[in-house]
Amino acid sequence: MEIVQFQQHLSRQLPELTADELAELTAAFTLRNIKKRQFIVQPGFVADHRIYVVQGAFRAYVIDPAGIDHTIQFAIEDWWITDVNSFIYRTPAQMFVVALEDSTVFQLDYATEQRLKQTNHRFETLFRLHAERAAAYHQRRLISALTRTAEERYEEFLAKYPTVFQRLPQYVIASYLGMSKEFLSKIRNHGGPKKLN
Amino acid sequence: MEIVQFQQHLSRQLPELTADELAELTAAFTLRNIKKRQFIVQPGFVADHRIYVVQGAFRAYVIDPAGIDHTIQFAIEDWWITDVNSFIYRTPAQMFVVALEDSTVFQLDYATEQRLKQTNHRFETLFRLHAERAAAYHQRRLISALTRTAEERYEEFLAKYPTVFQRLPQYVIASYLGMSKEFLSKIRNHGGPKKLN
DNA sequence: GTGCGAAGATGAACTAGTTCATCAAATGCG
DNA sequence: CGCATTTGATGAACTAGTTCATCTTCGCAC
Repeated sequence: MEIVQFQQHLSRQLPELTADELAELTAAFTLRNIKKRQFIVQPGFVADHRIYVVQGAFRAYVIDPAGIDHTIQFAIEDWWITDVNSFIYRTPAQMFVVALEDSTVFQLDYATEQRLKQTNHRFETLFRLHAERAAAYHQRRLISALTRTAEERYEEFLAKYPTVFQRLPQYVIASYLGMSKEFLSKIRNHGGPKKLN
Repeated sequence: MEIVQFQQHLSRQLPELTADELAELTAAFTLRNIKKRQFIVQPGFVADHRIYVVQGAFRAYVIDPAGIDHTIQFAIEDWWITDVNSFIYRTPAQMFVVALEDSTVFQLDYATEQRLKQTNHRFETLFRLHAERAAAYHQRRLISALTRTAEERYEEFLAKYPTVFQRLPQYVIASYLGMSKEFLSKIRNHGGPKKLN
């Protein structure tokens, strides 16, 4: 069942968690089904939940003044997603987070998370680890955006997430990689000798 | 003295800290003077310290295959700096972190930080907050890099860090903003009616 | 002081990536 | 099924930003 997958995931994050703690932790989350194209975060509203994806796919994106959307993060099974800025500072979100497929998630609301962290040192540790990894992830992404050409970012993506590529529409990947969808299409077809479909 | 400033900073981060805790925490750090141009992190070596800047300025940067450097982060008084990826995953750093001025810092080594976090729930909370804010910072920076033009990023920087601009050489700011130093120079002189010196 | 390296300004030529427009194929859905 | 919407390919014209090269200015070392 979903809860087993989720507890295994949490156990991998922090092996010290006891069975009781895993049970308490997961009980604090709500299992929820989300339909394709449904939004779980929208600009103007505070992102009140942290989401763990059991099954499905999401993307978080912003729309710039010119109306172009930019994917900040995506998430498939076993990943987490929310608008961090909005969630931690309790300010209105700048992002959209939308389901790309019919999905199943565990969600945790802000107040419950605070309670968990206060009552158990190890829960605090779990969220600290989570935040550190998120910081490292965003920093790696920033480095990639600043130091690599469009084609290099595409190759890097293919190497890192080979399965994700088939699964998401190309315009989502283009907007994640910081290039126009037309250019991604050109890279894929002409670009270099490599032409994995 | 430096330690007062540092304790005030920590108190602002987490007001619940008692005087005893502040004392214990700051005692775990080492006060250190660092000369201009000295490196505190270098590629190939694990970043073993987290640095709080008491006085001075630093920048963290990577060098791409073409030899161009890209500033990932800078830090002046009351900011923190290290190579997060290297520090938390204990892998060789990809970055340089260098002093831009003669500086004074408090540094905390990895093992001591682990001990602090284990022994006191509130210290764990402090580092959790720190990591969350770092994640949010890097995410905002990524959004800016993806959604704004060079000129907009420059204006944003001016608005956000007006004092920093005078203090750092222009090529550092250009590499932080993700543009060539020549282009930053052109923006500053021709760009728009605004021409703050 | 003067000589020299580092920082900034400026222009001309160039290019990586965008925009716009059209066409083709795939997918969903009533 | 069959139509409509979404997704992807491709080419031509364009532009934001780069690269390279030259010149000036400024700080500071001896």
